[in-house]
Amino acid sequence: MNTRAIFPQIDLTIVSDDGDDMKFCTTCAFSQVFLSEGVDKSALRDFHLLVEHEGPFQPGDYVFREGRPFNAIAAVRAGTVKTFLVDRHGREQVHGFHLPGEIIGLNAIDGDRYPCNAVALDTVMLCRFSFPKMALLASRLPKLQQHLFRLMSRDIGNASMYAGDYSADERVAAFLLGLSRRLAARGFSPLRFRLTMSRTDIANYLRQAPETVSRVLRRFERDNLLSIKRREVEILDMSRLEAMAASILRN
Amino acid sequence: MNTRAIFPQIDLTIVSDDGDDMKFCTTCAFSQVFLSEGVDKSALRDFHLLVEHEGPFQPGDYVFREGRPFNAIAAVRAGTVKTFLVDRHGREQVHGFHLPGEIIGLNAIDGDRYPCNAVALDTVMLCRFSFPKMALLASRLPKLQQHLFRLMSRDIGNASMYAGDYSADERVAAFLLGLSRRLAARGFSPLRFRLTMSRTDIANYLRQAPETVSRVLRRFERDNLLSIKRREVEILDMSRLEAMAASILRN
DNA sequence: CGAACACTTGACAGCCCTCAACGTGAGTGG
DNA sequence: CCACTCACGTTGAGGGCTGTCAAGTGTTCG
Repeated sequence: MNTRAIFPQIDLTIVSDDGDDMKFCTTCAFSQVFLSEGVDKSALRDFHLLVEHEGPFQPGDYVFREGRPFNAIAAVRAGTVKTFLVDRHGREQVHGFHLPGEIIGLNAIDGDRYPCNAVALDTVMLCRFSFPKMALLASRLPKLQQHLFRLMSRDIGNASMYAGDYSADERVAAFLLGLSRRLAARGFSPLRFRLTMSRTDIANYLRQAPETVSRVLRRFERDNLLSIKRREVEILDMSRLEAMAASILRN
Repeated sequence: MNTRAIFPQIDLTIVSDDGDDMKFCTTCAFSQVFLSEGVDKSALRDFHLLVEHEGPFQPGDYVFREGRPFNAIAAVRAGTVKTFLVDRHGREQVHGFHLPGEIIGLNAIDGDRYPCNAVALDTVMLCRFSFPKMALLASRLPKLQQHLFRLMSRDIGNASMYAGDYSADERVAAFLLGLSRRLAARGFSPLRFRLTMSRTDIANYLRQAPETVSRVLRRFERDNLLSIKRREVEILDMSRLEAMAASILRN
């Protein structure tokens, strides 16, 4: 039923129809750079030359591994990518879940190596961008450079989002609401969606025990905030959820 | 005695001595860009045109405020800057402490407004860089562009450093060791230094109660890890401190 | 010298983690 | 079709880390 949420927007939209095959994934994180005025067609051609479609990755497949040399960032085209570290006690520290249209690998530029692992949670399609080539093109295209700066700036903010000492309830509420909003921004229902990650993944992301996540979700359900069966979520009371998440999401 | 740590490197080093006054602060975060080969002198002149020295700020002075329009990033030239948010309960959420040579404001590029406050903890001197001008120059100077990418990439990593569910001991150890290393990188003693922030600031940074920070520090002292009188720190057993902080600093 | 502030120390409680057991759904092979 | 397996999720009991509250000490500065 809701498996459509797992395979979003593989469709391509024709941006330029003058005979060549310049296309963008509908959610491409860079499309807006080229849709604006003042960007010539040759730049768009150069951009497509540095894109490398990759996938499908199956659940559990590594997109990149901690310590491997960095050479490319990637845009998620379909599916969900989990980035994480494993501490010496063998426990996962999940950095984030990355949906279609989002960029992974920006934290690897400094250090020239990937500082974390990235695995597919479901069937994942990617667009890889050689970063040296991307930077070169950005020198010629101020809009692209600005866009990269913005993407990285946004990641700084996202990375510290859950840094505060929030309660378990606030964390879970913010996680669900954040997911809801990101899905909505990509054209999916903000009220009904399927979690692509396990309770344990969520717990490792929110720095909690899996049991705590489970308990909070069940309590949310008892309080008629939402309905959740296995990984199918339906949000029933958006405004109360927003109130709980307000401290973390800041609006 | 150790007040020298509060007024580091206001000295200027002459980079170009051909008659003009092109100078760098010794710890300038951008000096290395221009010290490398292949960068012409006109670029250096352009760079100096977009620098605006600012300060001194007195303790408690705001460098910028949450919500204000973003137009410039800044390099700390002297002193310590604290960046933070205030939640609706009125409690501070400290994002970081920024020492000489470090850049603040990179998280404001996306959104065009400063997402947090920045105040001086002691006497602070800054170099402000108009970001639009900086980006323009970066288009001409690949080295500068790459440097900005690296600085922002590093901030992504730093922002998630304390995100894990670490113990109070690990957090305090990592905080002290991180400070020690950053001071050492700027030519100060890694073994003896003065904290420029209060226990409460440290606590709000590490997401703990001030009482917890105080207790941990006293226990560290009893265990002969360090000696601390008010804000004067002396590290006595670096290797044990490193062992405690290893999970967070990842070496 | 007194007030304000920062820091310390102690007692207590609460949130959440740990440990353990059980339930549930999906896939497999007989 | 059903029993089995296995991973995942749920639920309960108990304890520990650390936050909260409170009081005391020390330092700075007017």
